[in-house]
Formats: sequence, structure tokens, C-alpha cells
Amino acid sequence: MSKRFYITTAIDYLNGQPHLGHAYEKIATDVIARAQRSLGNEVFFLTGLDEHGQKVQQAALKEGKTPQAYCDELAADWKNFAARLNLTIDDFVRTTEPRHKAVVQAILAKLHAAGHFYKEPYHGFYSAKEETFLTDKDRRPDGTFDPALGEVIELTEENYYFKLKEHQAWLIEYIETHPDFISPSYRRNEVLGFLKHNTLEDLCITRPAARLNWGIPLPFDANFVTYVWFDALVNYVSIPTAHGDPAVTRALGSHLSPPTSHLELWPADAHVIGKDILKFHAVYWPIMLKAIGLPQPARLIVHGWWQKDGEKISKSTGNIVEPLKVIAEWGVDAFRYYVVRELDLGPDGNWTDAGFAARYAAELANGLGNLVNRSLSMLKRYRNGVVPQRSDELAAEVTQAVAATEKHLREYQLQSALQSIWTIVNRANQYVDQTAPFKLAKDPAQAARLDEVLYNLAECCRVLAVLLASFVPDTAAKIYAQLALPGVPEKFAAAQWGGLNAGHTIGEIAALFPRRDTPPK
RNA sequence: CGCGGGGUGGAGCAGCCUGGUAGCUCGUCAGGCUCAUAACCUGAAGGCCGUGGGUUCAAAUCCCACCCCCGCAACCA
Repeated sequence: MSKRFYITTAIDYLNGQPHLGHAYEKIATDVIARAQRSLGNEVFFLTGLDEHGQKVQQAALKEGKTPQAYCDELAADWKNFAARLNLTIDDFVRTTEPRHKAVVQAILAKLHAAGHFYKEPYHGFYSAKEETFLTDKDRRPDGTFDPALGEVIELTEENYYFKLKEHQAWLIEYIETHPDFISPSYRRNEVLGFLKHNTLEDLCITRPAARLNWGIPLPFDANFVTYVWFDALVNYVSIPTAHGDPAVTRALGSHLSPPTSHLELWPADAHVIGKDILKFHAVYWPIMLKAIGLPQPARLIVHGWWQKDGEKISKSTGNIVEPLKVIAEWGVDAFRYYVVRELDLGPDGNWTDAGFAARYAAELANGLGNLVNRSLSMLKRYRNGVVPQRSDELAAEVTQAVAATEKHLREYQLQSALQSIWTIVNRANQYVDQTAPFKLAKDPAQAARLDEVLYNLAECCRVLAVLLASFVPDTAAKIYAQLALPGVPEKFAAAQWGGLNAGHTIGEIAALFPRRDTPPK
């Protein structure tokens, strides 16, 4: 068995409801995962939840539930959310699961034994609401703390620290010698700038169990639970370990019980994350991995944030996009299409309902949907739905677009891939106009020419189904069904021209993206 | 000297790294077509690329200064 293409999203803090940003990250990751499968790789796609921490503990308490019961309820919502987005996840990690905790503790034990941690008292002002000590930077001009920080108490406590700073020079060199490690490149520059102009502080990795008990206990000191970094980030290797990944089990060796299966996953091929958690993934995580003795992930894909109507998305002002509502109204494929087409992986984007409706109408309904509809309608009307003899009139152009799409997919350029795919949509619509099959049909002498045109159009539809499968899987399946082709177009290789056989009879035709006369809300 | 993002035809954006006829989508206008989801196709109008300097044979693109807008509240990806 060979190593799988292993891709992850960030895990989400479950204290809240999934929103557009979560949906975007998961969909983009899913498109990459599907594309890689389509291109012939075995893939492992992981997403999940970060469930520990004070906010969860407090929220559970407030509702009179145990933290675990509280998490279980919300986790069901998040899993359902993933299903509604039509994600092809291979596992769903929850940081409260035993399989995760075991690996966290094994890592902590190993690093502690190797001397990567030390214990030190810290005195300062603490905000329980923020789960963090405050610094002078958090003070308002009059010296007080913002009421938004909640109650602030003065506190001295001991904690364990992870020796980050001794790895700083190594990390700079690593990033400089691995130009693809962080993409887009401006994010890489940002990290390098940060590393070169600041001295890393050692990382506080614990909270006293007396103050926070909703966490994973240190295996070597029961008075502490581990905090965020050695919990949440570790999910990327804990789940591989649960599947028997040899790289991780080798690194942790005696600290783990022997695996029962053997999926080769680590190192990850891509961590897809938001720009807000870049530092954790580009600084803390690589150093943690180095200390553990594990190879680095191949790439961090750092995406931007969405705004709505040019303003920050904010629940308090009601300026939000509700993914499930949009999906209920427009369909999951329209939603998946819009977020990937509208926003390239990297920059910030802007959601507008009008923009959504416009893309739906212009690109999905009038472009793709109408093309498939008119092409297959004519095949049905003029040839009883029977595919004529193969013709290669559009083969060269389509092949070129297929190659461009593949190139973009391999480089995780999802927006560009869609643009390449749409060159076929546009070319085919133009082709209808230029060849006017509806006129050819009126002249029996043009029967052979009409056959050629109808074949080219039907074949374009088939190729489009293959190319679109990673982005809009339901739509791709519908096109295949209308062509009466078996299964779903899940292999990219099927995009090769000439797949439709003469004499094959197509199936029932229906609009893929029905025209919508009323804009949403 | 706080940090980050941005200022390109009416709107939204790409191009900037690796200088060399300014491109895309939508909208507008005019024509064509009728197979199709009143969809499709063709063409046109419209920009001194925030401002001022500099480098260069040549700058939206590189350098410097400045102006303006947005976010930095957490519900966050």
C-alpha cells in the first residue's frame, strides 16, 4: 500500500454554529480531495472539531449539561453540516475522542522525556472569558480593561512551556528552502517577516486543572491539562495514528499501543486553513513536528475571509450568510459553485446575494444548464436521442481546455480550473450558433453535417460532467444520467474526447439549474 | 512612525512577483438567431490603472513619499 494524498481542514471550535467561512474552507478542501481522487490518487480527507476549553466548559455549565453531553449534541450539528455540504470526508475527528487523547498524551510524554518542556510561574491579569492572560496592550488608555473581556482577575500560576525559540533559526531556514510550504507566497513572506523581526516566545501549553478541567491531562502531571496547541493541532497526526500510520507510530514508538491497521497518511499533503491561524500552522506546528520527530506537511494553503456586502460578517449586526438556508433555497451545487468560483484561494472575498443570483443565472442556468438542455433536446428531437457517429470537430479545443483544467487542479487553482471548464461551455454555445443545427435539421441533404454537430455537442456535455464532478458532483451525476451513462463521472481520465459511442441512446432531459425569477430574500 | 487588506472603464474583479499594444464578468447600446431554462451568438461605447516624484528606451507593473477606504469588537475560516 502506498501513501495516500492526505488533506485536512482546520478543526472548528464547536462553541458556535457553522457559518460561511467554515463552509467555504470545507468545500474548497473537498473539491481538492475529489479532484485528487479523480486524478487517480488515493485520498484521505479529514475535518473535525476542537471541543476542549473553557468556553465549552462554561457553555455546558450554563445549559446544565456535562461538557461531553454538550459537545455530543453540537457535534451532531457539525457532522450534519458536513453532510449537507456534500463533503467526501474519510474521517471526522473530535478532540474529546479517546483515540485523539491517547496520541496527545503520547506526544506530551515523549517531548517531556526529551526535555522540550519546562515549568515556570506566571503572574498577570487574566480574562476568563478570553481564556487568556492580558498584557498592557489590552489595556484601554485609562488603564482599565475593556468590559468585553469580562471579569479580569489578578493571578499567579505555574504552567508548562514548550521551548519554541531555540528552533527559530531552523524554521526560517526551512521555510526559505521550501518555497511551496506556505501558499500563497505573500503569506509565506508574512511569516518570514514575522520570524525575522521578532524573537519567538516559548509557548505556554497548559492550564491548571483546578481552573480548567475540560481538557486532556498531562500524562506526567495530573495537576494540568494541555491547552489548545498540543490538543487541537495534534489532530492532524492523531487520526492517522488511529488508522495505523507508520510514520507517526514509528515516531511515537513505545508511547503508543500497537496499531490494528496501516494507512499511510503522514505527512499531510495539504493543510487548508484560514489566514487567522497562519501563525499557529506556520510556526508552532512545524516546530512541534520537528520536536516529535515527524516530517513537515507539504503545504499550507491559506485562504482569505469572506465579507458580506462589503462589510465584515457579524452575527451581532445580523450581517451573515447562512449556508444551510442558501443550500435549501438554491441547492448545494449552486452554493459550492459560487464560493469556489467567486473567491480564489488566498484573497478575501465578498458575498452578495445579488452576485450569487447573477452567477447562478448567467453561469449555471444560462451557461451550463442551457447548453446541456439545448444540446440534448436537439439530439432527442432530431435523432431520437441516439448518439451519431463520432466527430472530432471540437476535440482539439476541448482537449486543450481539459489539459488546462487538469493543470489547475493539480496546482490547487480551483477558480482557474472553473474558468477553464467554462471555456468549453462558451465554445459549445458559440458552436451551436455557428453551425445552426436547427437549420440543418430542416434540410435532409445536411443530415451528415447535423450528425457531426450533434455528436460534438453531446460529447461536450459528457466531458463537462467529468470536469465538473469535483466541484458540483450532483450536477455532474445528473448530466451523466441525462446521457444515460452508467455511474458517476468520477475519473478525470474519462474527460478524454470520444467517450460517447455511436448508437447509444440518451435518457430523460431536465433543467439542471431551473431559472429563478425571484431573487433570494 | 501600530498591523493587515485595498484604491484599474457604471458595478465587481484579474493583471503587479518575472516592466513592453489594459483584460474578464456583469451592466448599457446596436445587430443576429430561434434548438434551448424570454436562454444563445456577434459587435460597439466606456478607463490619463488613487496622487506626486524617481529608475528606465519603456511603468498599472519596480523604487520613494503622500492621500483615501476597509478591518483589527469577536460569532470567527
